[in-house]
Amino acid sequence: MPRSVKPGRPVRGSRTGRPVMAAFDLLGRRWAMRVLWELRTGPVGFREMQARCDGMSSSVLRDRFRELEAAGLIARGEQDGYELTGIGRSLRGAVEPLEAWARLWAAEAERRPKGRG
Amino acid sequence: MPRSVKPGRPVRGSRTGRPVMAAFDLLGRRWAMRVLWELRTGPVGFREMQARCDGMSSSVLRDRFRELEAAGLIARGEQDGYELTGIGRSLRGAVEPLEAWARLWAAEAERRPKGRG
DNA sequence: TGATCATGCTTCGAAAATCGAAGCACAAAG
DNA sequence: CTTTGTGCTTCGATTTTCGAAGCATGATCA
Repeated sequence: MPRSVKPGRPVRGSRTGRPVMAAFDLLGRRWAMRVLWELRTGPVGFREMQARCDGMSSSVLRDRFRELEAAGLIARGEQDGYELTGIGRSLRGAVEPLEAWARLWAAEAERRPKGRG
Repeated sequence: MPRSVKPGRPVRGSRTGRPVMAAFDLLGRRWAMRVLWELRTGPVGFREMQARCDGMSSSVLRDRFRELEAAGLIARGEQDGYELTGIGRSLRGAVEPLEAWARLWAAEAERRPKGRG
């Protein structure tokens, strides 16, 4: 498993510990944003998350769960699965503009289809 | 090199082609967000980008440049290096909330320092 | 001319991350 | 006892990333 990521200490790709660099490191790992995104509506269990993410590897899902938990973004739910923490939920608001942007990007790609294939 | 990513067609981890999934795929690759972030203030050349990203691998930088170019987010500058396209610049606005969130996360991690490695 | 320097790559073997099928321990239900 | 479902864990195979080295080109200097 890759080492844990927290703001304020060196991360992959930056020795400054600048918060946004830590975010880039943590969120720039395969499935990380996707997992958080799937938790936006409530707790999701291990196997269900795997299914939602098109059958992602269980070993990677375990790594992501642990990393995101160590980072304080998710926690084991009261009853079942994992859920977003307070700071994790606040990330939702930060990712929403990304969704809006993605739709814009899609529209732009429609208009400018060179290299489709 | 991984295959190119565009909204509206299947990507790693999703067959729906939903725009945000394509964004997760493209931006969830190592250095992708960082490279875009480094371009926020203007064009950056190959070797300078490598230096800014703490000496990232040249082969990966080449892949990221090509992928982001194929996705329409960056383009070769008039004079030098690569620069953000219109849609690429609009991504800046979508990433700014992420930066703000990262600062919040950092503050939260200060307050809740358990597991500080 | 030709030597030096910087840039934008390209190559390729090694290391790390990810995949994916299989299996394990446990609990609840039948 | 068997079955079903869950949350993992293991481990060999594949993919991605790393990183040092090299190459081609153009500008500058001698």
